[in-house]
Amino acid sequence: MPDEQNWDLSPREARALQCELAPRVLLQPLPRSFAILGASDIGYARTSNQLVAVMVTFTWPELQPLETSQVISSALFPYIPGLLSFREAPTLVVAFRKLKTPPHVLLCDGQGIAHPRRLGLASHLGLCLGIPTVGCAKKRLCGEHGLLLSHRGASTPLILNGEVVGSVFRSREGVKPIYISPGHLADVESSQALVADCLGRFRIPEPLRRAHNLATDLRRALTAQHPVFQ
DNA sequence: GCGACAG
DNA sequence: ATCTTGTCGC
Repeated sequence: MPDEQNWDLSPREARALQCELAPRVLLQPLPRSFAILGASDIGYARTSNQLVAVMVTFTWPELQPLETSQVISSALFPYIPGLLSFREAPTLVVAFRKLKTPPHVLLCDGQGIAHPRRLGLASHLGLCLGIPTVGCAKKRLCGEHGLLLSHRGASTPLILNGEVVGSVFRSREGVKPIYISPGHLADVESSQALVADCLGRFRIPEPLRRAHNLATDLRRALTAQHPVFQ
């Protein structure tokens, strides 16, 4: 699989690469049983243009914390809708390799195949790492869906070009839904089931929430070193 | 040309 | 994502 690839691409080249890699994504049920779940997130320190990658692992299905890794890097690629992985994935891959015990499944903050070229961050990362990944985003990137009931656990298919690419999922009563889609070595049904089994008392599944909090803590520490003078 | 647009 | 104050509902 495409492991150490060249991340120094123009937006045009990045889109072309996505079209080449997307067919390599495998859609299949997640492992019926596995021991370690991972979750990842990125923080951004604007004043120093630095990315903070956080990777957290937990026992599965108990979700007891196991290990965390953090990596700081300079942001080399801008945020462009549809090209998020070219900004975040390089640093996340390094954070993954710093883990003593890699997870068997990884939850990612962003889309999987619910992407214009079917290669969102979770899918791209899954190919790079060679493990099952699931995308869990707070906003929709593309695709359409019908009415979503307001009770916790309600879901409706996310459809792109006539295909079901994910599910719009109500993780808490009366709050905005989250957008779940398979990354790599996963499918829509098992991806939603995994996220459903990670829910605590908040909208964001617990493992991702933990990764996000750690990333925010580290980002604030960096910002304190790079104050904005006026 | 106009609107949409993960983090 | 980050920045940023008060404010509104479960």
